[in-house]
Amino acid sequence: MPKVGMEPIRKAALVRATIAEIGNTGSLDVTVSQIAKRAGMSSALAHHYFGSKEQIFLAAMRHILTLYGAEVRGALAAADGPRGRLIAVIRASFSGGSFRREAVSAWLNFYVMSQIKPEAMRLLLVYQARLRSNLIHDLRPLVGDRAPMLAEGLGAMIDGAYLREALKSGTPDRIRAAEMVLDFLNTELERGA
Amino acid sequence: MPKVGMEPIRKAALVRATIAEIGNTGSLDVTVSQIAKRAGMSSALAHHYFGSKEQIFLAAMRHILTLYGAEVRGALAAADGPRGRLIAVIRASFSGGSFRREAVSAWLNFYVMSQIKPEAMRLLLVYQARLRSNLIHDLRPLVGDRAPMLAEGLGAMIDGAYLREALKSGTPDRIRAAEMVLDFLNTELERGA
DNA sequence: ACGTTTATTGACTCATCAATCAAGAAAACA
DNA sequence: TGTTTTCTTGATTGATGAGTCAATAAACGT
Repeated sequence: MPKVGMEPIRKAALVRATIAEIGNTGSLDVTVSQIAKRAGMSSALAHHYFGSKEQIFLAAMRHILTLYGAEVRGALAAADGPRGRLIAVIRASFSGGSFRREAVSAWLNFYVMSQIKPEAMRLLLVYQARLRSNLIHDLRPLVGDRAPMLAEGLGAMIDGAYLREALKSGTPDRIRAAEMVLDFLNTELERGA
Repeated sequence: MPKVGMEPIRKAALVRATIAEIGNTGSLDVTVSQIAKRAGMSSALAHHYFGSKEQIFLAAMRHILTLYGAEVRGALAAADGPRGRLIAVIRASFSGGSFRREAVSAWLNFYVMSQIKPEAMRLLLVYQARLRSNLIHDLRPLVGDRAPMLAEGLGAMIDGAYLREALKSGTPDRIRAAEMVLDFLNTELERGA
């Protein structure tokens, strides 16, 4: 019973299923059939809409990065002053949308993918550049020349927190993860002031 | 012209080739044939000595962790006082042996592997526990109750630095990476004192 | 009513690879 | 010398999975 205008619906379902399946399996060794099955369709249809497995993966990665970007933008809009904005960016990095188990695991695998697929690398570099830019922008008025180095360290700590969550079983503790990073930030700011 | 006593030599060659090949490819999608070829033997021989691809991977992972452990032990032996020991542990984490491009890339892939293979997870948890234990032991006399939280943060930053190096092309800058983490440590210690 | 576009799948192709096996050749041993 | 053990590989098997294709069917336009 074919309906019309299925394309965006199917694509969205496949993207969701891909993230779930990667998070579940814990690796990129996921077959198109598995993804399609979870999304409720045949593997042939998945190929019909995306053309290749790689395109499906890239769409999933874009989706995760888009979610994250929206989260950060929203948090920044509601924040006040450099310090408030820094806190917002860090909190947003550990917000519910991007810090769910499956998303964290998928994220880790996208790092691996970026070592192989240039397009994935590109996407990841965009994310890193945006994070660094955000951090430096608001660190500069507070710590001056130390801003770039601090941004690097905070960025690394955020990524590392993700990495470590990917290993733990059970629900990620996003409050604790955020507090850990904020704690370091506070110490640095006290010193700078 | 078969010689005798080849087993340890072959195994070592395979382990080295595995790390090189994973680092080179940037993923675990490496065939036994590729590894064997780089190690200068047939794939059948690799299976003969290791039994399965998974065992080859695990041996490679053990090797990397052993290298790292030795590096840390050595650095600790030459260090003095809590502060000196902390610096030693951090520096060792970025020492030449474990921070070469191929090793970093392989390391990242072992994280992925640990999501699938329990034995790999076990190995990684041993590494994490040892790092945490080392850090907390020497942080305690300097910062008291904040030690566990700080250790967590430093550990995350170290892992994050690895993660980020895996992406960059070119030789990893181990001095800079170590300085970044040491910088955070210093700030925290100044505050604690 | 009828051709066209969109949706959908089962069946198939083709390549890849882990793992096995039989067999050869050199050393060790009796 | 002959037998056993160690080392080694080419060839083969068996499974798996990405991507293709032909065919079906519903909606849409005319």
